[in-house]
Amino acid sequence: MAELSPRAGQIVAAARELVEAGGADALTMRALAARLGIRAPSLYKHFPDKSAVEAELIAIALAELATALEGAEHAALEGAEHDDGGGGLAALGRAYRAYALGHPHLYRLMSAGPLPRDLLPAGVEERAALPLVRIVRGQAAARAVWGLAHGLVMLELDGRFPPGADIEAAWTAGMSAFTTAAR
Amino acid sequence: MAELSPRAGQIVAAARELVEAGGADALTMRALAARLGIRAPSLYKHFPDKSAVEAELIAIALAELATALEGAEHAALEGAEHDDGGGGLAALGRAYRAYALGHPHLYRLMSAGPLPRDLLPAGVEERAALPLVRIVRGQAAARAVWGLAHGLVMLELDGRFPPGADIEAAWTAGMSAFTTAAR
DNA sequence: CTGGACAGGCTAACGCCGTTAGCCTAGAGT
DNA sequence: ACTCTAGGCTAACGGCGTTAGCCTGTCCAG
Repeated sequence: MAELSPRAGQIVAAARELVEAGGADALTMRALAARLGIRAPSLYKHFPDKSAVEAELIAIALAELATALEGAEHAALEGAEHDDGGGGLAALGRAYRAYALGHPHLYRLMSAGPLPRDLLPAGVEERAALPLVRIVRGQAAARAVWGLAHGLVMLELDGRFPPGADIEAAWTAGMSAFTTAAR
Repeated sequence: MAELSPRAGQIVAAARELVEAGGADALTMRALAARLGIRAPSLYKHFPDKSAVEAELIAIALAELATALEGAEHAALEGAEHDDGGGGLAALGRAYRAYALGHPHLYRLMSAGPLPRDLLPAGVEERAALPLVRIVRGQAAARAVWGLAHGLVMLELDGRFPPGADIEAAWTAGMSAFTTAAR
């Protein structure tokens, strides 16, 4: 979105720290300002409102997730000789889950409610989706896998699985259902 | 959950109306009180705090979802002769999606963040999960299907699929991946 | 060298939120 | 007749996002 000024970049960085440390609720205009040594109203010299700051965070997270998925896709193609049987799909799944678990609050922010598409740089959403589309045969199946990954991550982040649940096994079962089904 | 008093029941009913009409954000202690013709502080004579009211809504939604899934399971067993090929699983998926789309705000409330398990009647969570466990072979696969359903619903509710996307097809692809994989 | 524009701070305040303290009143039970 | 209690009430607190309006420093044009 239109290149941030240096100061705006600092604000977004501070916002990210707040979110990663304490979740979306910890991102408060007053807290954000305090972290930068200023007062809340001054933030409005740099962003029209709080949602604009959040949108920047979402754009960053989306881009990082896209990069992670592209990396997994690439690695799977390189080392295809010792493929684990999951096609690149298992690797993609692992990368997706790893990013979400590595940045749980950011992932939640990114996935909470409708995307503010008008505040996002064009293409970043597609970029995150592309590796999946490339590796799964058929649009419908790709969307199902997307839903599967998103759902498993959300259930895990929300602690909805029983305490000792083997979540890894659920991922394996899910991903392999799609790879075997596609052959 | 200790049986609600009649007045508490009215409060929960009003809360449900607010949520179903305007989403979780519309559920405000002041708005809730206003709908009942009283003032916000009076609500605290009936519930310790807002989250207790929300927990009641979550319990209701969970029980309704469980009932819907049980109904689909039952219907699938009855009319097994004209099975559509999805095993009962496709029917379960349709019931899950139908409930979520029929009560989007309630579904979101139910799925937003960790479950307040200590405020929920015992067993209601398990009850919602059971039909799925009964129909899917293997715990890991059942959890994957759960994730798939939850993920697809959330993506749809959040408008994350492209405008004309054939979401029905994604469900079919997803559910059939698990039924064919299980055989 | 002076003057104006402007970037980027500030305080005060508004209306919302959840929540608490403390009061009052109507009716039920002894 | 007295007390207890259920269930209202008002006033208020601190926190939220946000707005209006002010002030100060820096930089550039005349």
